[in-house]
Amino acid sequence: MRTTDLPEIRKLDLFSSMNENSFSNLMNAAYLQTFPAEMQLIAEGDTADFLFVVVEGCVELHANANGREATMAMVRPIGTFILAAVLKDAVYLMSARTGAKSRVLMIPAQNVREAFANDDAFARAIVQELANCYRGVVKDHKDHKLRTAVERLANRLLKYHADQGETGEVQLPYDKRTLASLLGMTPENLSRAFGTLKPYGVVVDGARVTLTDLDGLSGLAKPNPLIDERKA
Amino acid sequence: MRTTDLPEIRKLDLFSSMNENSFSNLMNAAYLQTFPAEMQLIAEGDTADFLFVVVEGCVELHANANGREATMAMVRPIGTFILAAVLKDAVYLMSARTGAKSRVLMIPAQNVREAFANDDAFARAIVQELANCYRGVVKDHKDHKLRTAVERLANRLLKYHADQGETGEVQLPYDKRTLASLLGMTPENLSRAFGTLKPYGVVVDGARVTLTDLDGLSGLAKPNPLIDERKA
DNA sequence: CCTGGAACTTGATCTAGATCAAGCGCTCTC
DNA sequence: GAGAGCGCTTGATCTAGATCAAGTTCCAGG
Repeated sequence: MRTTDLPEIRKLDLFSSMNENSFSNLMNAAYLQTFPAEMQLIAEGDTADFLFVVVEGCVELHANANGREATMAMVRPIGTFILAAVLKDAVYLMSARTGAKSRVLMIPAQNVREAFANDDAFARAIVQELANCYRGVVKDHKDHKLRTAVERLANRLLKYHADQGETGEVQLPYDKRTLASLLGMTPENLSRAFGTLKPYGVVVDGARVTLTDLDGLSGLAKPNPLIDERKA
Repeated sequence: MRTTDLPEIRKLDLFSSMNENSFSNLMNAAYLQTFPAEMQLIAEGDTADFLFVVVEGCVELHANANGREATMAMVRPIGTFILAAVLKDAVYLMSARTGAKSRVLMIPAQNVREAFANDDAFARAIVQELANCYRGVVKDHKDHKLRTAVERLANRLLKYHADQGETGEVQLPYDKRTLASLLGMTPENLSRAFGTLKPYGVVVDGARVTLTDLDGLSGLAKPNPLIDERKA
């Protein structure tokens, strides 16, 4: 455990309110590991042995069935994943692989459950974290059930734009293959969707996208805080 | 509050471990109401004033955007809904309406949050409930991203079959319009999907469906515990 | 009984998106 | 600097599912 990371992790909502003793117990049991890109961390169906915290890099959560694969979510620093499986002592529902070289904190599930049982503040922080995760997936699900592929892309661009400081320019955070899967379409279709958005001022140059007509794009996207707002 | 309902509610995982005092405080503040079918209980975007428990009947959770509507889930006795919004003191992400005449327990959000703050056992029970809800939505989301409409229907039939005691006969719990929306398709398409399943031994007669070739149907459906198993 | 309407089915057509198949333009290696 | 290979685009076709438009069945109310 690199001591410079500790304060960062301690500051997470999930850990900030727990008592010092529980926290240091957790951290003493934990491993901080660096993984290369495209490294499989867990597979769906495995029993939940660790809670993961992405400290640096990024991790892709994906799922497989019937020979198909879908990206379910991307986790960026500093974020946790598969908390629910750890608490229920159940199997993972999603697989995880690094999307880039990443530093990941691995906390043994047993220790997490002990801290949950002994530290009331931690138990309450977990509720808030789980409630956020739950609402996040509900929003994703609404996004897919209520919008077309082009609408999903338009809203995603607007979200990245807001995240990156409203400069009129957006840097796509993942390669287009991954972005396509995350948005629930094929790479070919993502290309075509970008084409469809051209009349709305969307100019693509590799991973850099320029938005020249935000009003027009918003008119098409019809962003909805009950789907797009991460904190709501 | 009808006293005969109290033991039933107390037995729910969510309430069974909380201390007697917190529980009676909650119940004293709560209203048990009977609503007719098709009654709108809450609308997405409203602030979360109550936690709901369906005691009898059934409640449909749905969402709207861009002029489209989708059924997100059905809640049957005894189940709760919109716990996450109540705990976060946030707005509802989904609307709710009764699917039939229903008795519903409404617990003021403020009281739920107080009990959460004061009763450690309740806080921990909430974690388990939220983790279950979270994993439920993840499974729904996987169902939609990884399966075709016919596969979703086939798996749904197998699930109802298992729930109803493996008798070779299944009673559809909702009308076909609602079932179609829940499965993410139009009513017309649900009819056609039933037609597609005829060669797999699926015989439809109104709301009663007979399954004469379970192996064949399973071969097509490829049920997956990481999507279909409710408790996993 | 008749009648109106809702729930569902069936058929015809349309469309979003997938799939298949080249092709282009990088970067990386040699 | 040539070639291999990957990421991406573009075009042609195909398919799942939506939409539109009649029917049919069945039940409720007069």
